Amino acid sequence: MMLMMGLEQFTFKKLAVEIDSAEASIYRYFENKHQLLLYLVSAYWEGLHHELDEKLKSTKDRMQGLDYALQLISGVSGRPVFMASLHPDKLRRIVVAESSKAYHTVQVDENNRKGLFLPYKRFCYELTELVRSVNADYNYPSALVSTLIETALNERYFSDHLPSLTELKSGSNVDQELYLFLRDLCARVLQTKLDSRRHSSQQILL
Amino acid sequence: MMLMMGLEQFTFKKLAVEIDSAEASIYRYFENKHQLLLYLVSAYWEGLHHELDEKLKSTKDRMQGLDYALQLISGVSGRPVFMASLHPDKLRRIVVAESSKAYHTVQVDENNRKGLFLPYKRFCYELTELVRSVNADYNYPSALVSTLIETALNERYFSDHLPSLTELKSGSNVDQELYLFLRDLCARVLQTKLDSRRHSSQQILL
DNA sequence: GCACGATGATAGTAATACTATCAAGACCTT
DNA sequence: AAGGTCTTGATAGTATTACTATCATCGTGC
Repeated sequence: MMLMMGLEQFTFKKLAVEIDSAEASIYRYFENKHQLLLYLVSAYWEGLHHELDEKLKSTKDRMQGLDYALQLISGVSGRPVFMASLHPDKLRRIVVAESSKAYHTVQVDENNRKGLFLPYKRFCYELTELVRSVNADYNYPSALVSTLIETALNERYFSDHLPSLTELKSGSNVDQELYLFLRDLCARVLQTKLDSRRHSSQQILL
Repeated sequence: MMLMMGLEQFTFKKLAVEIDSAEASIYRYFENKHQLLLYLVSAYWEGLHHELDEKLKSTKDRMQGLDYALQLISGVSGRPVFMASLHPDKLRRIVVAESSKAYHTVQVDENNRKGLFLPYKRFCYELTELVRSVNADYNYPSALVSTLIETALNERYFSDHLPSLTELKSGSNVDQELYLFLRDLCARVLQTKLDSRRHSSQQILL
């Protein structure tokens, strides 16, 4: 429902009608709509974090780890993502469309103090460590990571709604294109080839 | 008022009380709160666009033009920005905190068709042309530009509210640090030194 | 002195975001 | 099997929000 009608139009009342319950009952589970959004967004980042940890257990190569992280945030990682019994694909689309509203509020600082952004921050921190492993001399690992993550969401949204702002063409393989863009960006910034599969010419990066 | 209480808490009713008018009177000027936001955000991008055009008239060097554009979006450009008699500094803070809500709605496509995002898109397009001038071989000029612009807003917001996500330290010269980060990012991606003033060591980029 | 266009004031509505209260059922103990 | 408690649901109500409709006023040009 949230995906279809957007966060603004989505209400607990409508949800209650849909699931044949009462508005007040929903409030027992979630303080308000914003807390529900926070829960969904956190579930998403926890899910990605879990997937990344699994990968890092089986791979010691930090470069490959970072590459996999970019696949995760691009939505092209092979195996289905574990995330609290929620549909990964729909959850990702909600995050793409609404997650910025999770922290663009007057209560950011209060919510941050309460630890409500910890899953997101922990995932960022793990990526930052990977960036540091790949290039210890780069001065802005944290800023690069938050940029990559936010860019993954933004560019994906732009490709669907403001296509003139990006080269990524909305279609069946946007996510793949997004991944290639992020990998290219990351590789240029960190001045490394990000994965073993070498690309012979620039055309592949198109 | 919008800056102080945030877009959600800000209402036309409160504004009417503040300026000693009536709620319905405000509706004569702006269809609704969202249209007001759209107006403010557009005024901001129009203002930056105007400043950039002024600069490009006096400078033929596209590299310096791009550098100036980065100064503009970082908020470190010397002269005060012309923007429809609005206080540039407050306007920028509103844009940093709220602009993502301007297009993260169910009505994006409709608003986009109506041309409500044109000022933003035109500014992006002008930057994209600068990027192309500086490096014609780079495959993602549009995506890079939207990334730089959104990153300028995001990282600025993070430095104030989620500081662990960025190296930029909230303080008197955040904007300067932001500018250095964006210039470094842009230079690495486009594989060029962005301005004439060469920096002798990496410390300066910190 | 009058017409009119722009603005303001008053009042009202539907929907939203809650809150309070009470009732029903599950289950746990003795 | 009776009693108590804990969880969940249903009902009803409130303050606020986001508008809309209608009427009054005021300055301006002619």
